[in-house]
Amino acid sequence: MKKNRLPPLKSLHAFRYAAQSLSFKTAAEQLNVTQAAVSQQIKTLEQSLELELFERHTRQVVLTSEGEYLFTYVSQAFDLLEQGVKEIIEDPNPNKLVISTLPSFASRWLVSRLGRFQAQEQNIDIQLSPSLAIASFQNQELDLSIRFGQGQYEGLKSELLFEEELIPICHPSLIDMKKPIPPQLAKLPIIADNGPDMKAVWPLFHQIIGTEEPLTPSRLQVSDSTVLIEALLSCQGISMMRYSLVYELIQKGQLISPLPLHMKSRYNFYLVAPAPHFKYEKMLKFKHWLKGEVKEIQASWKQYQKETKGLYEVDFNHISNLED
Amino acid sequence: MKKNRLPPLKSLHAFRYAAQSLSFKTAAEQLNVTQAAVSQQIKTLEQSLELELFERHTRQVVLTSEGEYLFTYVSQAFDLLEQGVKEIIEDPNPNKLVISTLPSFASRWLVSRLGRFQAQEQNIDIQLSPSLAIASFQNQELDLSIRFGQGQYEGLKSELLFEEELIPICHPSLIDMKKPIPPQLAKLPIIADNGPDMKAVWPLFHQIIGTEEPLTPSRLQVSDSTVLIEALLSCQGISMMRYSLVYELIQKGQLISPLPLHMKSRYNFYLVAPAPHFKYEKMLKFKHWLKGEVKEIQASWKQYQKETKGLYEVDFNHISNLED
DNA sequence: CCTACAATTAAGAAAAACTTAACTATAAAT
DNA sequence: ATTTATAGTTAAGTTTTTCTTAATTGTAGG
Repeated sequence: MKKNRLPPLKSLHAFRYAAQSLSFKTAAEQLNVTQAAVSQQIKTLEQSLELELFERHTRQVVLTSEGEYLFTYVSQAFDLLEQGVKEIIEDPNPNKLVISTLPSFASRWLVSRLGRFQAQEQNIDIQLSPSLAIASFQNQELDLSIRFGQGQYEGLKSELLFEEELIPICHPSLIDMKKPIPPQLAKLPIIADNGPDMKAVWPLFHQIIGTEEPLTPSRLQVSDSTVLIEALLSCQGISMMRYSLVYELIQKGQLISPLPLHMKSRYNFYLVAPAPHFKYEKMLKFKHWLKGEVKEIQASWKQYQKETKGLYEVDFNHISNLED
Repeated sequence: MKKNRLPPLKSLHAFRYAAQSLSFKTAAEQLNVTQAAVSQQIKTLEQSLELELFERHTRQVVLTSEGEYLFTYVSQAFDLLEQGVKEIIEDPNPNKLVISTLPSFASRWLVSRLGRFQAQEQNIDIQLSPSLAIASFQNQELDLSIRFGQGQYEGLKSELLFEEELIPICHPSLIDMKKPIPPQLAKLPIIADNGPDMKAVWPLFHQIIGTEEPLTPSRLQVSDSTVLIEALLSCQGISMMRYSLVYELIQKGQLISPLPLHMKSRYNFYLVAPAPHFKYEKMLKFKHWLKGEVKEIQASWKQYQKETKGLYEVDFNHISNLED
């Protein structure tokens, strides 16, 4: 055997079980091979190492001192391999689902629905970690991230949850529906959402309502849609909003969309996790449930399209060229 | 892949190098196989685990998070295997040689020569453990046993060092060379060596010097040749001795062999150790040196044969039948 | 002495591992 | 912009390893 080379790995693996049980027969059973195979693998190993690992007796084998010594290493090594493989293919916490997502999505949509999931799945606990930052899977606790983005995350798998639409939103008391809308909107402060999906929106918005784009940013800027919604509800101004966050408030009459326009957002909600996580039972259940819940948003959007006269889509495409 | 089963070990080993170098090409070089082999082994592994361990780019590969995680385990595991194998086939103490041998051989022959070995090999320390008992290699410290025996030791390898001859020995002052020798010897007490090689000697010896074998053992018996030699030097009687132990004393005139006879001993000196030890560099050096030193005994014996008129060999063969 | 048990061996079959040659994608050089 | 270089992929065939089967061996236990 060459120096710094390992002997045949299959032989070492056979040795593991033979040394553990001190029986080639038992080892063969554990390995699902014949006794002869184990006998030959041990022989191969001994020849490879040029030393004897077992003393042979008629009906049993006894480890030599070298055999005993080697077994301590071999045992640990194969345990490590099994552990490593186990950790990447099995769910370490089958009864706990750790989810990271945007605070806005958590508070305005997800939290109020989780009760239904938990009623359905009694043995799965949910841990919700709202975070603006992109959470890392490296700490090994996080199972799933529901992210608002473009669906490409290095080393992770992502599945589209639903597509987002942007519509103008303000408080109903700020608008007199009997008068022309654009002039009224032109007088309202714009509350700018700092989200990545909004960056391209404001120049277009000014163009649409006939105002001159201000040289300075909006006086009120928020980095979280939750805050933005509270600002709108308290009549602070107008903004472009993701439909998923406001459709219920529109249905309740708490907010309105003063203009019949919408934009398809280039950012959408995705389920994001290491690929193996998608195979966990809890993930399969949650995903299935969540897709069902999301149907409500999609149905509501379809209804909104139907009921909104003169609704038209504003295209982003030429705007994106200006950005680059 | 079945639960609690390891993926193909060869694939894991290929993964080890690919993950380490982030190059299938480099891994292939390290494994002495083709790049295609590595590519296929990684693919096999990924299929086995049902997940991706590498993202493929045109001219390189990048580990996925699963791949990175698995690598920590795989790396440790194979390091352990290599370490275990290394420890049982490599010399743990390359600069120290631990030798067990008979006290007589140690004190009368070996000790006085070790200075020459140590002058020649500055970086090898010798630890000499004289012992009548057969030393065990199980404590992992003992490198070599120079044993007096028949060369068969279970689980150990033995190499003949030299063949031993037995001759009658006494102090020169006890014999008048001008008178017939056997009657003088018949009057001397026999100092019996309890060594295994001597057991068959005494009946034959009595026969040769014309005395009746005593019904009781010799009044003086020793279990160590060193003591026996001291007894002979102090004129206590006569004995059969191994030539290797006395040839220098004969040359100095301190002892004589009163009868021109010799017997080939059935016991000889062997180098005995686990087979892997014989490959250690220090062992190779020591063995080579020792064989050179032993040539002196062999040369002296040849000289003794030449100079001893009427020297004849006494055959053991019919005696061995009586013993069984 | 016979039976039961487990390890060994030889020969052949099956599976795994590897090689070769062609292909693919794209980075780098011209 | 085109060509060359590089490294990973794939399919098919070859080689090696691993395994099975059947016979053998040694000996413990009845």
